[in-house]
This record gives sequence, C-alpha cells and structure tokens, in this order.
Amino acid sequence: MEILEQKHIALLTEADRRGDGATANLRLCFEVIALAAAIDRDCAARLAPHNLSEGKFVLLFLLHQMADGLSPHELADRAGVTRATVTGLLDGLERDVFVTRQQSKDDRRKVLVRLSPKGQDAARELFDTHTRWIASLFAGFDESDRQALSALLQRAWRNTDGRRKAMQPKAESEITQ
Amino acid sequence: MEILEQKHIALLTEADRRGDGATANLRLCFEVIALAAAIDRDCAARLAPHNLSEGKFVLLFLLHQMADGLSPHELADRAGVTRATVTGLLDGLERDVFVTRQQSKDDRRKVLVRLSPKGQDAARELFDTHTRWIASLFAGFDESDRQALSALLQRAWRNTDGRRKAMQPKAESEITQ
DNA sequence: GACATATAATTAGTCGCCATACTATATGCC
DNA sequence: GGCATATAGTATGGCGACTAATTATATGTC
Repeated sequence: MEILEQKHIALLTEADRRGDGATANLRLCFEVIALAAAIDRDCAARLAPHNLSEGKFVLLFLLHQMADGLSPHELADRAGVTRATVTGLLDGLERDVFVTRQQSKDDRRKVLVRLSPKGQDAARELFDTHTRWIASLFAGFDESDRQALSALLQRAWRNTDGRRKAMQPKAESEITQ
Repeated sequence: MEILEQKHIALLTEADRRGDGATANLRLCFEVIALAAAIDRDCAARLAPHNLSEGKFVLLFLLHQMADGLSPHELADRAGVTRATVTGLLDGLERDVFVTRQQSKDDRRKVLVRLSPKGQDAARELFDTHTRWIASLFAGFDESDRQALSALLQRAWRNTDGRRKAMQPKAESEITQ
C-alpha cells in the first residue's frame, strides 16, 4: 500500500531515471501532499451526506460561535476566502436552510447571516464528530511524536514562497492586496 | 509567523475552549494540511506565468516521456483523474499549442495526443525547474530527517478512510466504482 | 450640500475537478 | 451476420475557488 498517487510515482520514476539526486526530497514532498489530499477527500466524503462541503462547514462553524450573526465580509475574513466565494457558499447554505440572510438596519449595505435551527443542530453535532475524526488520524501519537512532526513540517514551511513573501511586506511601498 | 490558516485557528480556538483534549492532534493535522496547501499555492503561482496549471503540467510531463503520444484514456489513468477532466485540460493545452490531437487509424474511437515543439520545450525545461524547486523545500533534511518525517506521515495515513477502503475491496460482492 | 472615495455584497466569467449521460466504434457470442 | 456489451472520447452541469466589474450605500472633505 502506497501513500503516493499515480502522478507522483510517474514524476519520481522520471526523476530517478535522470538521477538528479534530489529524488528523496521529492518523495518526501509528495508524501506530505498525498496525505493532505487523502485527508481532504475523507473530509469531503464525510460531509457530503449532509449536503455540506468543507467550505460550508467552516462557515457553519464560524456562525455557531456567533449567536448575533456575522456579515459575509466577516465570514470571508475569518474563513480566509474571498467575499465572492462566501456569497456562493451562502447561496447553497441558504437553499438548504442551514442559514438565513437578513438585511442589516444600521448599514443597509450589510447583510446579517444567522444559523437556522437546522444549522445550529448541524454545527453542534458536526463539530464534535469532525474534531473527533481528525484527532483520530493521529491516534497513538505522543507528545514527542507531535513535536517531531510539527518541527519537521515547520522546517519545510520556512522554505515556501508564500511564507517568504509574507516576511518582508514592510519594504514594499504599496500593498497590492 | 504561523503555518496555520485563519480557519484552522478558529477551529482550534473553539476546540480549546471546549477542552476536549484532542487539540494537539487537531493542530498537527492542520499543520500537515496547511503546508500542503502552501506548496500547492506556490506551485500554481510558478506555473501560471506559462499558462499552465498543476494538472496540465502533469499531462505535459507524461507526454514528454512518451514520444509516440498517448490517448486521453491513458493520460487519465496515469494522472489519476477522470477522462472528462483530461478532456478539459487537453482543450486548454491544445488552444495554447502545447499539444496536438490526432485521430488514431487502427481504432477510430481513439485519439492520439502528442506534444508540439513548444510543448516539448516547456516540458523539458519545467520538469527541471520544478523538481529543483520541490527538492529545495526540503533542503537541509538529511536521511534521518527524511525517514522520521516519512514514518510519521505513514502512521497518520494508515488511519485515513480512503486507505482503509482500499484495503479490503475483495470482500465486496460488487465494486461500486 | 455635493462630490470623491471607500466599503458591502453580488454578478459574471474563468479554471480545475467531478459525476453522469451521450455518441461512436470495437468486440464477443449465439 | 447480428445484437449485446464494453470502451473511447466528449458534452453537460455542478461545485468551489479566484479576479474583476457592478451596484448600492456610507463617509469625509471642501
């Protein structure tokens, strides 16, 4: 049984053939990506029966903490996606009656999103199920395992472009986004 | 600087508040996912200037190894996506003249996909650039680091649903997909 | 008070992925 | 030989993400 996917194996085989020496690092990278992809697939498969996706689940969860409701803008910020994406997710959630949209009184540009009773139930139940499942993936890891894995992941992460870019934003004269 | 994303932090905060004890495992899972997502983003950002996506890059690379061309079906199998997805990717690659489609003579249902000269160049150059970049993410890892990380990832992977399902397909009387 | 600017949400268009359904062609069996 | 079935490729439509543009509303300044 192999954690890697078809495409990774093809890439590795070719890299090996060329003998460029970095094959071991390539494999490692693909293992990280393949594990994450496997977890994402599991997550999607577990949420699908409820008519939910990962993105929708995050919104549900965010709203659950905020009894007063949140605006799409706030949801976007907290979920880390664009407002346009939130609009799309809310369309689905509203259609399936997990959520209601209601115009704000003090600022008529704003919309207030609240959980419906169905949404409340789903959020409460799924949050538990979900966190228990995720935790179970790492069942059997003790504190030293966790620290070892975390440290190794951090070391790789320090080499990503995205993190580099996030490091010196002060030097820029203009923030593009 | 934090490897985790907004949504992960929100989830963790709530789990912590509830004190369900599994927070450390949750965080670990999110770290894996966040690193993989960061790598995927970098990958997309590096390929975008060439008008390529990760999916298209894989096809380019697969074709590069096969001078005689491949059918969409074979491409789908080796890339690990559906034939329909391959059709879409090929549409884009053909539009940008990375690739040509040509009907097979011996089996008129079949199509033979080949790299154009532009595709050849792109594949050769990008394969090198790309593998060097990926390897550089794990620069500084020695063999024991690699084995440690790999072993930890494998342990988590053994707990995924997808892997479980792949383990006993013999017992089923019918293969649903 | 009016106009420039900022902000909120949505719409429209693109992309990559999927599942499903269709068309054309091969193949196997009676 | 002819019909059922399998296979190859594509079309269609959905989802979730993005950017850019649009519309409505606030706000700040002269």
